Amino acid sequence: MLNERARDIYSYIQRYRRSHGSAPTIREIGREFEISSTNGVRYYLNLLEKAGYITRTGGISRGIGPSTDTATMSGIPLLGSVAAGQPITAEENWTGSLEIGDMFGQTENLFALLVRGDSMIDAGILQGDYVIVQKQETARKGEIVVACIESEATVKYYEPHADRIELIAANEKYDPIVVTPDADFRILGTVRGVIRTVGHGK
Amino acid sequence: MLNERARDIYSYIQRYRRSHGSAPTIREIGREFEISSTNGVRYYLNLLEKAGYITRTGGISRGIGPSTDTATMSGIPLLGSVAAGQPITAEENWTGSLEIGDMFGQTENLFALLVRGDSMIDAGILQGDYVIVQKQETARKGEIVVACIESEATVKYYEPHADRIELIAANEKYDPIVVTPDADFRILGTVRGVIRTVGHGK
DNA sequence: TGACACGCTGCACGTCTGTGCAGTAGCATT
DNA sequence: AATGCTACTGCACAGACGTGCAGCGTGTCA
Repeated sequence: MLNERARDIYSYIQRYRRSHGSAPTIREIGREFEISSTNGVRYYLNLLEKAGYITRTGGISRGIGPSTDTATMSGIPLLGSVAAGQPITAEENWTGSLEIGDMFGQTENLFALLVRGDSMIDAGILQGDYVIVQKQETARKGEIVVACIESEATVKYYEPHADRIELIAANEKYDPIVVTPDADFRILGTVRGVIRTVGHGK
Repeated sequence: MLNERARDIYSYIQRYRRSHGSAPTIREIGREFEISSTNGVRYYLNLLEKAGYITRTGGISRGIGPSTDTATMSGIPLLGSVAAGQPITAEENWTGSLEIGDMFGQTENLFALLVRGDSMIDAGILQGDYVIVQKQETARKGEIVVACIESEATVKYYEPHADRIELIAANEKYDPIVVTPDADFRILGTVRGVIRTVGHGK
Protein backbone atom coordinates (compact mmCIF):
# COMPACT_ATOMS: atom_id res chain seq x y z
CA MET A 1 0.00 0.00 0.00
CA LEU A 2 2.71 2.47 0.97
CA ASN A 3 6.30 2.53 -0.09
CA GLU A 4 9.14 2.23 2.36
CA ARG A 5 9.97 5.89 2.61
CA ALA A 6 6.38 6.81 3.38
CA ARG A 7 6.35 4.26 6.16
CA ASP A 8 9.64 5.57 7.49
CA ILE A 9 8.14 9.02 7.64
CA TYR A 10 5.04 7.70 9.36
CA SER A 11 7.22 5.95 11.89
CA TYR A 12 9.21 9.14 12.44
CA ILE A 13 6.02 11.08 13.12
CA GLN A 14 4.98 8.52 15.72
CA ARG A 15 8.36 8.58 17.41
CA TYR A 16 8.46 12.36 17.37
CA ARG A 17 5.05 12.57 18.92
CA ARG A 18 6.01 10.16 21.62
CA SER A 19 9.08 12.10 22.66
CA HIS A 20 7.91 15.67 22.06
CA GLY A 21 4.21 15.41 22.79
CA SER A 22 3.32 17.06 19.50
CA ALA A 23 3.58 16.15 15.86
CA PRO A 24 6.60 17.40 13.89
CA THR A 25 6.31 20.28 11.44
CA ILE A 26 6.68 19.80 7.73
CA ARG A 27 10.12 21.38 7.85
CA GLU A 28 11.24 19.15 10.72
CA ILE A 29 10.31 16.08 8.74
CA GLY A 30 12.12 17.50 5.75
CA ARG A 31 15.28 18.06 7.79
CA GLU A 32 15.18 14.49 9.09
CA PHE A 33 14.80 12.93 5.67
CA GLU A 34 16.92 15.46 3.78
CA ILE A 35 14.04 16.78 1.78
CA SER A 36 14.82 20.43 1.32
CA SER A 37 11.46 21.53 0.05
CA THR A 38 8.39 21.59 2.20
CA ASN A 39 6.41 20.28 -0.73
CA GLY A 40 8.57 17.19 -0.92
CA VAL A 41 7.28 16.37 2.53
CA ARG A 42 3.75 17.40 1.72
CA TYR A 43 3.79 14.91 -1.08
CA TYR A 44 4.25 12.10 1.47
CA LEU A 45 1.82 13.56 3.97
CA ASN A 46 -0.82 13.49 1.27
CA LEU A 47 -0.04 9.84 0.66
CA LEU A 48 -0.29 9.02 4.34
CA GLU A 49 -3.52 10.92 4.70
CA LYS A 50 -5.12 9.25 1.70
CA ALA A 51 -4.05 5.87 3.04
CA GLY A 52 -5.70 6.70 6.37
CA TYR A 53 -2.56 6.66 8.49
CA ILE A 54 -2.89 10.25 9.63
CA THR A 55 -5.49 12.97 9.65
CA ARG A 56 -4.55 16.54 8.90
CA THR A 57 -6.06 19.75 10.10
CA GLY A 58 -5.47 22.43 7.52
CA GLY A 59 -3.97 25.78 8.28
CA ILE A 60 -2.72 25.14 11.77
CA SER A 61 0.80 24.30 12.83
CA ARG A 62 1.70 20.70 13.56
CA GLY A 63 -1.71 19.72 12.22
CA ILE A 64 -0.81 16.07 11.80
CA GLY A 65 -3.15 13.96 13.88
CA PRO A 66 -3.45 10.25 14.42
CA SER A 67 -5.86 8.35 12.23
CA THR A 68 -9.41 8.33 13.49
CA ASP A 69 -10.10 4.60 13.37
CA THR A 70 -9.27 3.63 16.91
CA ALA A 71 -7.02 0.70 16.15
CA THR A 72 -3.97 2.29 14.55
CA MET A 73 -3.76 4.92 17.32
CA SER A 74 -0.50 4.71 19.21
CA GLY A 75 0.31 2.22 21.87
CA ILE A 76 0.93 -1.44 21.58
CA PRO A 77 -0.83 -3.53 18.99
CA LEU A 78 -3.09 -6.20 20.35
CA LEU A 79 -2.54 -9.28 18.29
CA GLY A 80 -5.03 -11.82 19.53
CA SER A 81 -4.81 -14.42 22.21
CA VAL A 82 -2.23 -17.00 23.15
CA ALA A 83 -3.17 -20.58 22.33
CA ALA A 84 -4.45 -19.83 18.88
CA GLY A 85 -2.49 -20.95 15.84
CA GLN A 86 0.64 -18.89 15.29
CA PRO A 87 -0.34 -15.25 14.96
CA ILE A 88 2.39 -12.72 15.83
CA THR A 89 2.80 -11.16 12.46
CA ALA A 90 1.58 -7.64 13.10
CA GLU A 91 -1.03 -7.01 10.44
CA GLU A 92 -3.02 -10.21 10.74
CA ASN A 93 -4.74 -10.89 14.07
CA TRP A 94 -4.78 -7.21 14.83
CA THR A 95 -7.71 -7.11 17.19
CA GLY A 96 -7.20 -3.68 18.63
CA SER A 97 -4.60 -1.71 20.45
CA LEU A 98 -3.50 -1.18 24.00
CA GLU A 99 -2.53 2.30 25.05
CA ILE A 100 0.42 1.78 27.31
CA GLY A 101 3.05 4.18 26.14
CA ASP A 102 6.36 4.20 27.84
CA MET A 103 5.47 2.05 30.79
CA PHE A 104 7.47 -0.86 29.48
CA GLY A 105 10.35 1.15 28.11
CA GLN A 106 10.73 1.17 24.37
CA THR A 107 7.53 0.08 22.70
CA GLU A 108 9.21 -0.76 19.42
CA ASN A 109 9.17 -4.51 19.72
CA LEU A 110 6.33 -4.91 22.12
CA PHE A 111 2.93 -6.38 21.57
CA ALA A 112 0.07 -7.61 23.69
CA LEU A 113 -1.54 -11.02 23.83
CA LEU A 114 -4.76 -12.11 25.45
CA VAL A 115 -4.18 -15.10 27.71
CA ARG A 116 -6.37 -18.14 27.48
CA GLY A 117 -6.28 -20.97 29.97
CA ASP A 118 -5.04 -21.13 33.53
CA SER A 119 -1.58 -22.57 33.09
CA MET A 120 0.18 -19.54 34.58
CA ILE A 121 -2.23 -18.95 37.42
CA ASP A 122 0.42 -19.24 40.14
CA ALA A 123 2.41 -16.49 38.44
CA GLY A 124 -0.60 -14.22 38.72
CA ILE A 125 -1.46 -14.51 35.05
CA LEU A 126 -5.12 -15.40 34.71
CA GLN A 127 -7.43 -16.20 31.85
CA GLY A 128 -8.43 -12.99 30.14
CA ASP A 129 -5.30 -11.09 31.09
CA TYR A 130 -3.18 -9.37 28.50
CA VAL A 131 0.50 -10.17 28.56
CA ILE A 132 2.89 -7.57 27.21
CA VAL A 133 5.53 -9.32 25.20
CA GLN A 134 8.90 -8.16 23.98
CA LYS A 135 9.57 -9.72 20.64
CA GLN A 136 12.88 -11.59 20.72
CA GLU A 137 14.33 -14.96 19.74
CA THR A 138 16.16 -15.75 22.94
CA ALA A 139 15.40 -15.79 26.63
CA ARG A 140 17.19 -16.28 29.91
CA LYS A 141 16.55 -19.12 32.31
CA GLY A 142 13.52 -18.52 34.49
CA GLU A 143 11.94 -15.86 32.34
CA ILE A 144 8.36 -16.17 31.26
CA VAL A 145 8.31 -16.65 27.51
CA VAL A 146 5.75 -16.84 24.77
CA ALA A 147 6.83 -19.78 22.63
CA CYS A 148 5.56 -21.54 19.61
CA ILE A 149 5.67 -25.35 19.65
CA GLU A 150 4.24 -27.27 16.73
CA SER A 151 2.28 -24.18 15.66
CA GLU A 152 0.81 -23.72 19.13
CA ALA A 153 1.58 -20.57 21.10
CA THR A 154 1.86 -20.84 24.86
CA VAL A 155 3.06 -18.86 27.84
CA LYS A 156 5.44 -20.69 30.14
CA TYR A 157 8.54 -20.40 32.27
CA TYR A 158 11.70 -20.99 30.22
CA GLU A 159 14.15 -23.56 31.62
CA PRO A 160 16.91 -24.47 29.19
CA HIS A 161 19.08 -27.52 29.77
CA ALA A 162 22.05 -28.95 27.93
CA ASP A 163 20.06 -31.43 25.87
CA ARG A 164 16.56 -30.03 26.01
CA ILE A 165 14.38 -27.11 26.93
CA GLU A 166 11.66 -27.38 29.53
CA LEU A 167 8.61 -25.16 29.49
CA ILE A 168 7.11 -25.12 32.93
CA ALA A 169 3.57 -24.04 33.77
CA ALA A 170 2.79 -22.13 36.93
CA ASN A 171 0.02 -24.53 37.84
CA GLU A 172 0.44 -27.90 39.51
CA LYS A 173 -2.18 -29.38 37.23
CA TYR A 174 0.15 -29.19 34.26
CA ASP A 175 3.37 -31.11 33.68
CA PRO A 176 6.43 -29.46 32.14
CA ILE A 177 6.65 -29.56 28.37
CA VAL A 178 9.99 -30.98 27.26
CA VAL A 179 11.31 -29.69 23.97
CA THR A 180 14.02 -31.63 22.22
CA PRO A 181 16.45 -29.85 19.86
CA ASP A 182 14.83 -31.32 16.76
CA ALA A 183 11.33 -30.18 17.66
CA ASP A 184 9.50 -27.38 15.91
CA PHE A 185 10.16 -24.78 18.59
CA ARG A 186 10.57 -21.06 18.50
CA ILE A 187 10.61 -18.32 21.13
CA LEU A 188 8.34 -15.49 20.13
CA GLY A 189 9.27 -13.20 22.98
CA THR A 190 9.55 -12.69 26.71
CA VAL A 191 6.75 -11.48 28.91
CA ARG A 192 7.40 -7.97 30.18
CA GLY A 193 4.11 -7.21 31.83
CA VAL A 194 0.56 -8.17 32.55
CA ILE A 195 -2.58 -6.10 32.24
CA ARG A 196 -6.02 -7.03 33.40
CA THR A 197 -9.32 -5.25 33.41
CA VAL A 198 -11.97 -6.34 35.86
CA GLY A 199 -15.66 -5.60 36.11
CA HIS A 200 -18.53 -4.83 33.72
CA GLY A 201 -17.31 -6.85 30.78
CA LYS A 202 -15.00 -4.21 29.30
CA MET B 1 1.36 22.05 44.98
CA LEU B 2 -0.89 23.22 42.17
CA ASN B 3 -4.25 24.89 42.35
CA GLU B 4 -7.34 23.50 40.74
CA ARG B 5 -7.31 25.66 37.62
CA ALA B 6 -3.73 24.71 36.87
CA ARG B 7 -4.65 21.04 37.11
CA ASP B 8 -7.67 21.60 34.89
CA ILE B 9 -5.41 23.13 32.30
CA TYR B 10 -2.95 20.27 32.62
CA SER B 11 -5.80 17.82 32.15
CA TYR B 12 -7.00 19.76 29.11
CA ILE B 13 -3.56 19.60 27.55
CA GLN B 14 -3.48 15.85 28.05
CA ARG B 15 -6.93 15.37 26.55
CA TYR B 16 -6.12 17.64 23.63
CA ARG B 17 -2.96 15.74 22.89
CA ARG B 18 -4.80 12.46 23.00
CA SER B 19 -7.41 13.54 20.47
CA HIS B 20 -5.33 15.79 18.22
CA GLY B 21 -1.92 14.20 18.38
CA SER B 22 -0.29 17.48 19.25
CA ALA B 23 -0.30 19.83 22.18
CA PRO B 24 -2.66 22.82 22.08
CA THR B 25 -1.40 26.31 21.41
CA ILE B 26 -1.43 29.00 24.04
CA ARG B 27 -4.36 30.67 22.32
CA GLU B 28 -6.34 27.45 22.14
CA ILE B 29 -5.94 26.94 25.87
CA GLY B 30 -6.99 30.53 26.40
CA ARG B 31 -10.13 30.04 24.35
CA GLU B 32 -11.06 26.92 26.32
CA PHE B 33 -10.65 28.57 29.70
CA GLU B 34 -11.85 32.01 28.66
CA ILE B 35 -8.51 33.63 29.24
CA SER B 36 -8.34 36.33 26.62
CA SER B 37 -4.67 37.14 26.98
CA THR B 38 -1.97 34.75 25.92
CA ASN B 39 -0.06 35.75 29.00
CA GLY B 40 -2.84 34.60 31.27
CA VAL B 41 -2.21 31.14 29.88
CA ARG B 42 1.54 31.52 29.98
CA TYR B 43 1.26 32.22 33.65
CA TYR B 44 -0.17 28.73 34.19
CA LEU B 45 2.20 27.06 31.77
CA ASN B 46 5.06 28.47 33.80
CA LEU B 47 3.53 26.99 36.94
CA LEU B 48 3.12 23.60 35.30
CA GLU B 49 6.62 23.68 33.97
CA LYS B 50 8.14 24.64 37.31
CA ALA B 51 6.16 21.87 38.99
CA GLY B 52 7.55 19.41 36.46
CA TYR B 53 4.26 18.49 34.84
CA ILE B 54 5.28 19.63 31.39
CA THR B 55 8.44 20.61 29.58
CA ARG B 56 8.47 23.49 27.16
CA THR B 57 10.54 24.04 24.08
CA GLY B 58 10.96 27.74 23.55
CA GLY B 59 10.17 29.50 20.34
CA ILE B 60 8.40 26.74 18.51
CA SER B 61 4.68 26.27 18.09
CA ARG B 62 2.86 23.82 20.32
CA GLY B 63 6.07 23.48 22.28
CA ILE B 64 4.40 21.87 25.27
CA GLY B 65 5.90 18.48 25.87
CA PRO B 66 5.35 15.82 28.46
CA SER B 67 7.53 15.94 31.53
CA THR B 68 10.87 14.25 31.07
CA ASP B 69 10.84 12.12 34.19
CA THR B 70 9.13 9.13 32.65
CA ALA B 71 6.51 8.77 35.35
CA THR B 72 4.24 11.80 35.14
CA MET B 73 3.58 11.36 31.41
CA SER B 74 -0.15 11.34 30.69
CA GLY B 75 -2.75 8.78 31.57
CA ILE B 76 -3.67 7.81 35.06
CA PRO B 77 -2.02 9.34 38.08
CA LEU B 78 -0.07 6.95 40.24
CA LEU B 79 -0.79 7.80 43.84
CA GLY B 80 1.48 5.59 45.87
CA SER B 81 0.98 2.15 47.24
CA VAL B 82 -1.83 0.50 49.11
CA ALA B 83 -1.16 -0.19 52.78
CA ALA B 84 0.35 3.18 53.48
CA GLY B 85 -1.54 5.73 55.54
CA GLN B 86 -4.51 7.21 53.70
CA PRO B 87 -3.29 8.75 50.49
CA ILE B 88 -5.87 9.05 47.66
CA THR B 89 -6.16 12.80 47.49
CA ALA B 90 -4.57 13.49 44.12
CA GLU B 91 -1.87 16.02 44.90
CA GLU B 92 -0.14 14.34 47.79
CA ASN B 93 1.34 10.91 47.14
CA TRP B 94 1.57 11.62 43.44
CA THR B 95 4.44 9.31 42.67
CA GLY B 96 4.02 9.17 38.94
CA SER B 97 1.49 8.16 36.37
CA LEU B 98 0.56 5.16 34.31
CA GLU B 99 -0.01 5.46 30.59
CA ILE B 100 -3.13 3.50 29.98
CA GLY B 101 -5.39 5.73 27.98
CA ASP B 102 -8.77 4.50 27.08
CA MET B 103 -8.27 0.92 28.13
CA PHE B 104 -10.41 1.30 31.20
CA GLY B 105 -13.02 3.54 29.64
CA GLN B 106 -13.20 7.04 31.01
CA THR B 107 -10.00 7.91 32.82
CA GLU B 108 -11.59 10.77 34.72
CA ASN B 109 -11.93 9.13 38.10
CA LEU B 110 -9.26 6.53 37.75
CA PHE B 111 -5.99 6.24 39.52
CA ALA B 112 -3.37 3.60 40.07
CA LEU B 113 -2.03 2.13 43.26
CA LEU B 114 1.03 0.02 43.86
CA VAL B 115 0.13 -3.10 45.76
CA ARG B 116 2.07 -4.17 48.80
CA GLY B 117 1.62 -7.49 50.50
CA ASP B 118 0.24 -10.77 49.28
CA SER B 119 -3.32 -10.66 50.58
CA MET B 120 -4.89 -10.79 47.11
CA ILE B 121 -2.59 -13.37 45.64
CA ASP B 122 -5.37 -15.81 44.74
CA ALA B 123 -7.05 -13.08 42.72
CA GLY B 124 -3.91 -12.73 40.66
CA ILE B 125 -2.87 -9.50 42.35
CA LEU B 126 0.70 -9.78 43.48
CA GLN B 127 3.08 -7.61 45.42
CA GLY B 128 4.40 -4.89 43.15
CA ASP B 129 1.40 -4.86 40.84
CA TYR B 130 -0.48 -1.69 40.09
CA VAL B 131 -4.20 -1.78 40.60
CA ILE B 132 -6.33 0.59 38.55
CA VAL B 133 -8.99 2.02 40.78
CA GLN B 134 -12.18 3.83 39.94
CA LYS B 135 -12.82 6.41 42.59
CA GLN B 136 -16.27 5.90 44.10
CA GLU B 137 -17.93 5.67 47.49
CA THR B 138 -19.98 2.56 46.93
CA ALA B 139 -19.40 -0.95 45.66
CA ARG B 140 -21.35 -4.04 44.80
CA LYS B 141 -21.07 -7.35 46.57
CA GLY B 142 -18.10 -9.37 45.39
CA GLU B 143 -16.21 -6.50 43.80
CA ILE B 144 -12.62 -5.88 44.73
CA VAL B 145 -12.45 -2.58 46.56
CA VAL B 146 -9.80 -0.30 47.91
CA ALA B 147 -11.03 0.68 51.34
CA CYS B 148 -9.78 2.75 54.19
CA ILE B 149 -10.21 1.34 57.70
CA GLU B 150 -8.81 3.22 60.64
CA SER B 151 -6.57 5.20 58.31
CA GLU B 152 -5.23 2.03 56.70
CA ALA B 153 -5.82 1.45 52.97
CA THR B 154 -6.26 -2.13 51.81
CA VAL B 155 -7.41 -4.07 48.79
CA LYS B 156 -10.04 -6.73 49.50
CA TYR B 157 -13.20 -8.37 48.26
CA TYR B 158 -16.29 -6.46 49.38
CA GLU B 159 -19.00 -8.52 51.09
CA PRO B 160 -21.72 -6.40 52.68
CA HIS B 161 -24.15 -7.91 55.15
CA ALA B 162 -27.16 -6.49 56.96
CA ASP B 163 -25.31 -5.65 60.14
CA ARG B 164 -21.71 -5.49 59.03
CA ILE B 165 -19.32 -5.44 56.10
CA GLU B 166 -16.76 -8.14 55.56
CA LEU B 167 -13.54 -7.53 53.69
CA ILE B 168 -12.18 -10.81 52.48
CA ALA B 169 -8.63 -11.43 51.39
CA ALA B 170 -7.82 -13.70 48.49
CA ASN B 171 -5.32 -15.63 50.54
CA GLU B 172 -6.07 -18.39 53.01
CA LYS B 173 -3.48 -17.02 55.38
CA TYR B 174 -5.64 -14.03 56.18
CA ASP B 175 -8.98 -13.95 57.99
CA PRO B 176 -11.83 -11.71 56.83
CA ILE B 177 -11.91 -8.24 58.31
CA VAL B 178 -15.29 -7.48 59.84
CA VAL B 179 -16.34 -3.87 59.79
CA THR B 180 -19.16 -2.75 62.06
CA PRO B 181 -21.30 0.27 61.11
CA ASP B 182 -19.70 2.50 63.72
CA ALA B 183 -16.14 1.82 62.59
CA ASP B 184 -14.02 4.34 60.73
CA PHE B 185 -14.57 2.85 57.30
CA ARG B 186 -14.66 4.31 53.82
CA ILE B 187 -14.61 2.88 50.33
CA LEU B 188 -12.06 4.68 48.19
CA GLY B 189 -12.92 2.94 44.96
CA THR B 190 -13.32 -0.30 43.11
CA VAL B 191 -10.54 -2.13 41.33
CA ARG B 192 -10.98 -1.97 37.57
CA GLY B 193 -7.74 -3.45 36.44
CA VAL B 194 -4.29 -4.72 37.26
CA ILE B 195 -0.99 -3.90 35.63
CA ARG B 196 2.30 -5.57 36.24
CA THR B 197 5.73 -5.18 34.71
CA VAL B 198 8.16 -8.04 34.96
CA GLY B 199 11.87 -8.33 34.35
CA HIS B 200 14.88 -6.01 34.62
CA GLY B 201 13.72 -3.94 37.55
CA LYS B 202 11.70 -1.43 35.50
C1' DT C 1 -2.83 51.64 54.59
C1' DG C 2 0.99 50.02 52.22
C1' DA C 3 3.30 46.23 50.13
C1' DC C 4 3.11 42.25 47.65
C1' DA C 5 1.53 38.10 45.33
C1' DC C 6 -2.07 36.23 42.32
C1' DG C 7 -4.40 36.09 38.07
C1' DC C 8 -5.05 38.08 34.75
C1' DT C 9 -5.74 42.11 30.13
C1' DG C 10 -3.87 44.26 25.89
C1' DC C 11 -0.73 44.97 22.32
C1' DA C 12 3.18 44.85 19.28
C1' DC C 13 6.90 42.13 17.25
C1' DG C 14 9.19 38.56 14.91
C1' DT C 15 9.55 34.01 13.89
C1' DC C 16 7.46 29.53 12.80
C1' DT C 17 4.64 27.11 9.77
C1' DG C 18 1.25 25.48 6.24
C1' DT C 19 -0.11 26.61 1.46
C1' DG C 20 -0.08 27.66 -3.49
C1' DC C 21 2.13 27.96 -7.74
C1' DA C 22 5.75 26.92 -10.98
C1' DG C 23 9.28 23.95 -12.48
C1' DT C 24 12.47 19.71 -13.07
C1' DA C 25 15.15 15.29 -13.28
C1' DG C 26 14.70 10.34 -13.78
C1' DC C 27 12.25 6.50 -15.23
C1' DA C 28 8.85 3.61 -17.50
C1' DT C 29 5.20 3.43 -21.06
C1' DT C 30 3.30 3.97 -25.43
C1' DA D 1 9.88 10.88 -29.37
C1' DA D 2 6.04 12.14 -26.66
C1' DT D 3 3.45 11.24 -22.44
C1' DG D 4 2.89 10.69 -17.77
C1' DC D 5 4.03 9.38 -13.13
C1' DT D 6 7.22 9.73 -9.10
C1' DA D 7 9.70 12.44 -6.14
C1' DC D 8 11.07 16.04 -5.48
C1' DT D 9 13.30 21.78 -5.65
C1' DG D 10 12.48 26.74 -4.90
C1' DC D 11 10.10 30.72 -3.59
C1' DA D 12 6.77 33.90 -1.91
C1' DC D 13 2.84 34.80 1.09
C1' DA D 14 -0.41 34.99 4.88
C1' DG D 15 -1.69 33.59 9.01
C1' DA D 16 -0.58 30.95 13.28
C1' DC D 17 2.04 31.24 17.32
C1' DG D 18 5.41 32.24 21.22
C1' DT D 19 7.59 36.23 23.59
C1' DG D 20 8.31 40.60 25.94
C1' DC D 21 6.71 44.61 28.17
C1' DA D 22 3.41 47.43 30.59
C1' DG D 23 -0.56 47.72 33.47
C1' DC D 24 -4.63 46.57 36.62
C1' DG D 25 -8.10 44.79 40.01
C1' DT D 26 -8.52 41.82 44.11
C1' DG D 27 -7.25 39.78 48.31
C1' DT D 28 -4.20 39.21 52.20
C1' DC D 29 -0.73 39.88 55.47
C1' DA D 30 1.76 43.18 58.32
